Amino acid sequence: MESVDEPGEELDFWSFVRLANDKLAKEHGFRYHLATEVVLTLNRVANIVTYDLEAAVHRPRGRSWSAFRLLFVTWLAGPLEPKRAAELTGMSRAAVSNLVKGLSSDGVLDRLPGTRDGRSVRLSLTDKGAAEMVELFRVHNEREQEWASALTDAEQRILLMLLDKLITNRAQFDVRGRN
Amino acid sequence: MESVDEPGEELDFWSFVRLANDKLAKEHGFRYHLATEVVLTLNRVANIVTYDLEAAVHRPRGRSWSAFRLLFVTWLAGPLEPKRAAELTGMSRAAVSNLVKGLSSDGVLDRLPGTRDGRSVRLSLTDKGAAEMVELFRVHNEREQEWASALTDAEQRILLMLLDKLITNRAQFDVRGRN
DNA sequence: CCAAATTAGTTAATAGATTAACTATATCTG
DNA sequence: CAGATATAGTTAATCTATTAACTAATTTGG
Repeated sequence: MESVDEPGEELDFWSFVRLANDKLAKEHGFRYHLATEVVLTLNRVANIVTYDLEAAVHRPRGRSWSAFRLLFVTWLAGPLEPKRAAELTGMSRAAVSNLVKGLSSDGVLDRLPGTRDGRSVRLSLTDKGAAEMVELFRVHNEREQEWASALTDAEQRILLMLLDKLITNRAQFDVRGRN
Repeated sequence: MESVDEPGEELDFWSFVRLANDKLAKEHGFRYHLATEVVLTLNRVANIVTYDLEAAVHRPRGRSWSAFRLLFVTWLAGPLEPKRAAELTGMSRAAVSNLVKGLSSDGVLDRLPGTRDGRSVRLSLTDKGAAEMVELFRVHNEREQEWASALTDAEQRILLMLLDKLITNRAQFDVRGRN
């Protein structure tokens, strides 16, 4: 048993979640402790996996997680406009603009004026960039597989279905997204 | 059908994931596309939910997402040391140290020398901080529930189980975490 | 029992991302 | 078609978080 004065002494994140649920329900009378647990856990898992991929795969090869995401969408969905790249990666247009500076001076990304609109820009990978992505993604994908292989294929599909369902519902209320 | 030259024209994130899987498998011969989809989706969902909670609940009340997380663990697991707060929230010790400055000057957090060790510090909420958390968490919890209610209780439990399983596996390989 | 190594916490330097403001182009409408 | 409005992209200011370096206290082991 934990002492009452020192509830934190043996906690890791997972036992904290249990403690939190307990206190929220019993001491504070909050009702939606399952929702709290879902949000806490979702965040935690996503952060751990992302941090690991960035630290194990991308930083050692000189790329940030954000740079990887931008290269990834440009690789597979490019050529594309910065605005769309921002939507697909979930970052701001300003972040894309700043990343493009570095990546094009590294010679992995091309930034050309768009054809159908005097304001627009088209981002695409250079040959060097495409070659880098093939190699980078090979390592990234191996690491993703190490993570995902904790679950069976069927479980991964269920997880995807549940995450899809969670996010699809957001049309129903006024979700705050980025500009 | 999409044109080959302009694959990005009608894409949102979800159709991008399908396109990405297709190209990764067919054009590049990558094997673990289900793993890729799991990682992409996990990240995306977590980011959307977090961004919404921060924008709808915390920023309007003058708190960042990080500040909320620190107050939350201090509220439920406190008093506790900064090092443990960093572990429970998943942020660096330096981030905790910086947040503590602001929150204690706002009068919601107390920072007292620890008893059993000359280096240690104990963080706890002030009465004002505890009152703020009760109100803040009430709103936060309502919003969490709006999100989570896209799933039935049973589905939420399955999601938690799968996320737990995913993360529990990490002992099996050399996962990179924060200091 | 003291020197070396470790640990808690803070500070410094830097990097990265956000919002807001700004420029230039495009579209809408009266 | 002219003025107002909206949109794409960049830039500026700010904020936040990170890693690394540092201080101080504690523990370890020869």
